[in-house]
Amino acid sequence: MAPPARPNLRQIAASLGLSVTTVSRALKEGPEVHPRTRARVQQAAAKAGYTPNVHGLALRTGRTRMIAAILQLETRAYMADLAKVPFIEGMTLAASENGYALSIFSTGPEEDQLWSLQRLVQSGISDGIIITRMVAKDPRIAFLKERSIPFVAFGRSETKPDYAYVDVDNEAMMREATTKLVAENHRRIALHLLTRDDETCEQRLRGYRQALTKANLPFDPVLVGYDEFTMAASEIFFESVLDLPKPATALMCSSELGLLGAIAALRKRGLVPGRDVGLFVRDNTRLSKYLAVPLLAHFVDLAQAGRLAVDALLRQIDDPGSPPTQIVMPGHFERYSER
Amino acid sequence: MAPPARPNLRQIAASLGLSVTTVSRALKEGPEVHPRTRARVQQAAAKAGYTPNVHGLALRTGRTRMIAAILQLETRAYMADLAKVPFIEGMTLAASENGYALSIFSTGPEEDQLWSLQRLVQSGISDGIIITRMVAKDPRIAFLKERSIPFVAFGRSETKPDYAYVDVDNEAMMREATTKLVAENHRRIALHLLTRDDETCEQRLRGYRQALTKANLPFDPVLVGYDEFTMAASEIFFESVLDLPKPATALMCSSELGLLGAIAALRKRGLVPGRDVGLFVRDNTRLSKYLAVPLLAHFVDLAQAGRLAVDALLRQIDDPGSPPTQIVMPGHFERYSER
DNA sequence: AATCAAATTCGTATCGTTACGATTGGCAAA
DNA sequence: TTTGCCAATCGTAACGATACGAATTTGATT
Repeated sequence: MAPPARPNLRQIAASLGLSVTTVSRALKEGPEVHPRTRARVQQAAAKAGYTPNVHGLALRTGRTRMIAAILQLETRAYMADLAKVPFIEGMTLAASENGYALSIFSTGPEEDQLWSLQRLVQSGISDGIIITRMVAKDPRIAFLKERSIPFVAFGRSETKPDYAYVDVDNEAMMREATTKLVAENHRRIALHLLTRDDETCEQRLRGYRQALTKANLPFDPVLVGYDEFTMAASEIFFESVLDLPKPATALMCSSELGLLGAIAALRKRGLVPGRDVGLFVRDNTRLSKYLAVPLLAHFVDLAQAGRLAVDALLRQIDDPGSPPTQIVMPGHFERYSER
Repeated sequence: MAPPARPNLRQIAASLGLSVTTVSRALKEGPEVHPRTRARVQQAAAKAGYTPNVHGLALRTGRTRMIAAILQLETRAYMADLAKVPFIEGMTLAASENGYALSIFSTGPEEDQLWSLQRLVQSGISDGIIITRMVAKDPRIAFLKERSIPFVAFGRSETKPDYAYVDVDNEAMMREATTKLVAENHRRIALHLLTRDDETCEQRLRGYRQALTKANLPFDPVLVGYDEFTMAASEIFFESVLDLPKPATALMCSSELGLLGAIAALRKRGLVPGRDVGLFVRDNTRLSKYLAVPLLAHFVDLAQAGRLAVDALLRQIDDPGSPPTQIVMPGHFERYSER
């Protein structure tokens, strides 16, 4: 009645009149088994649909063939951070292509990041960890290093980190984007960032200021807003800079959702987005392209970033001594038009 | 030098002068340990930061305390299906609250769904599985049932399934939405669906047709489009129905992205979205609300759906004999305005 | 003090796998 | 035939946890 249980080494060994040890060796390409025996074993294993039991293997070898990623939830559960989707997809695909499973753990927005990480490490569930949303002095780095746990960061916590990371060159992106806007004669450029201690935002702010300095333009703190990750927050901030005595003439958004907020703020004032006021957006999903608003966009392939992060992690797991992979993702500017 | 390795039962037992068995029992609230001993053990375990090793536990009990979810990737890697984010977040939170880890597996858009499922089941990695994107006669159901593997479907493959599911009442949603549009004097209502064999789309089409029949309106196949999940596809379809000799006067979108396509199509023709042409959207992330376009929206809390799916799965794992949980998520209509 | 049952605690086997040392068999050389 | 060596295979222990039956302690009763 019941379908055959998952075959294990013992069953295969019994069916072939061999010992478990030999079967185990034969499946593992070791040099110590007679080629004839190896062929027999591999054939039998394939026929029985044998796959090693992850837990037995993990218990014995200490390797689980699982990797984990920790993501941080948004404040509003229903509010999608669009960038997550391609990133997750890239990671899962790369993991499964390499015979690994990817577990995703979410932490609440207010939860202590170090503590969640400790719990995850403690459970011993994974061979390595991908952490995201780096902050300036990130305590998680020291924690993982102390315990020699393979990890890859999505983002950097410092300018010259000595650990593996995949990051986007936010600084250069903002420097170039700001320079491009300046070249279009914008002199008051508003910038909307996320929470203050996020390192990504610091990088962006640096790039922005570098461009201003280079163009001999003053830095006006009023034009920079730190806020949460929603359209509403973005809209409120951009409204404030549009209503200044000397209003902003260009708006720089951190994400597609921020762009929607900016567009709403403009329309509310009868301003035509992208024509009356310049727009820049960091686009992760091409959503911005379909808004039929002329703007400057910077696109980064986050699915690829996810793949690269997993690759870097697996490399570290396989060879703990190897130098940490450090990748800064290339992105490119595009000018979306009205069509 | 090296920080203390992960403590195990043996170490704790040794430090207390107890046997491993007793320590194991004491941590498990069984009735057989002296309260004094239990207190000592629990205190020592807490102090040592003990958490059970997942693999040892899994090997012995056959239970892994992991659940898996299979999601299907979109055709375009960078194109986000927004609904996934809250769903994933709801699942991970509910899982971790119950001491479970959630593994996410993605299958390519063209990959055979049954085969991916087989691989996942084969690996024996999880105690239960959440499957999504049900098709009309879904072979995965029989596969999982045969092997008595606990599972919950997000969506239904039939009208009266005998397995656990969490679904949205797409049929009622579309029936009511269509009825509302008819009440606003729309007579030619266009409907954009996804791929043809997706059961969700069938449900929506049924609701749409029911409303038309009830209102004595003819069903015009030209007004129904099946297409992929992008703004571009949506835009093309809605353009086609706007350019008919007898054009559509209301557009029904399957998702936020579809709505963006619809709006683009309208603007291109100089039509004011929501005023010149009626709009309906199934909104999963409140994104539609911030477009400042007057429209009829139906909002479903997918984060909650994710939680419920996990709850249902855990119930089934804990008590395999219990009747399968069947939940149809409530949603509600909202009228978003221009503000 | 002796007895007995109940309350606690302990010891051993086991899940599936691999590491490592021990054992077997075959074959060539003496 | 005996010896020695190498190739091939085997047996046992171990990873960390729990189940189950056995052993010990406790405490009340005679």
